[in-house]
Amino acid sequence: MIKTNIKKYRQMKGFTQQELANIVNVRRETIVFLEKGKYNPSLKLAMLIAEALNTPIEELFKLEK
Amino acid sequence: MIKTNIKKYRQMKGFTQQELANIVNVRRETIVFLEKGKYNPSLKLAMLIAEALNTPIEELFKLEK
DNA sequence: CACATATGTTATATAATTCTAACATAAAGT
DNA sequence: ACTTTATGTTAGAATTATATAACATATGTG
Repeated sequence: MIKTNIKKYRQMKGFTQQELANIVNVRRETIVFLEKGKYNPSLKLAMLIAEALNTPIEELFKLEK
Repeated sequence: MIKTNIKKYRQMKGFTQQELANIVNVRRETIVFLEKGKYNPSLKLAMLIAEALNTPIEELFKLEK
């Protein structure tokens, strides 16, 4: 399982889900599902989001055993 | 596209592809394909590999525009 | 040479992510 | 009350990662 705090950092940047989705070229629903932890993103998408939110990947996503 | 140097760090740790595959619970072929850049791993797998190789994700994988 | 080990390749199947579209809800403003 | 905006949800299709198995090659070692 992967725990994320995309939502927190997205809101700190003042982005809506749609805006973030546009920046990283995915659908808004994808952002919703990610924020809800409903699936693990591809590394590429995770990196794009981390870049968009100016946040290190390790801070955005945490691996739970 | 994602550029990786899993192979370099795997060899520095003295792991075979099979050993690394066992540690992160994937097939050896998956490691082969990752090392060859044939697909982008899931974030979870990327994190497991980074942990197994004691290497930060950002050092193991680089996003090319 | 024969054998073992590590690596690479290919084809097909399964599982998960992501897309797409549609609808629902809640909050905020007019 | 109406409209807009942001967020959440659901279902099915499309795409991609990963599994599985089989075979190929290279290298080293007896």
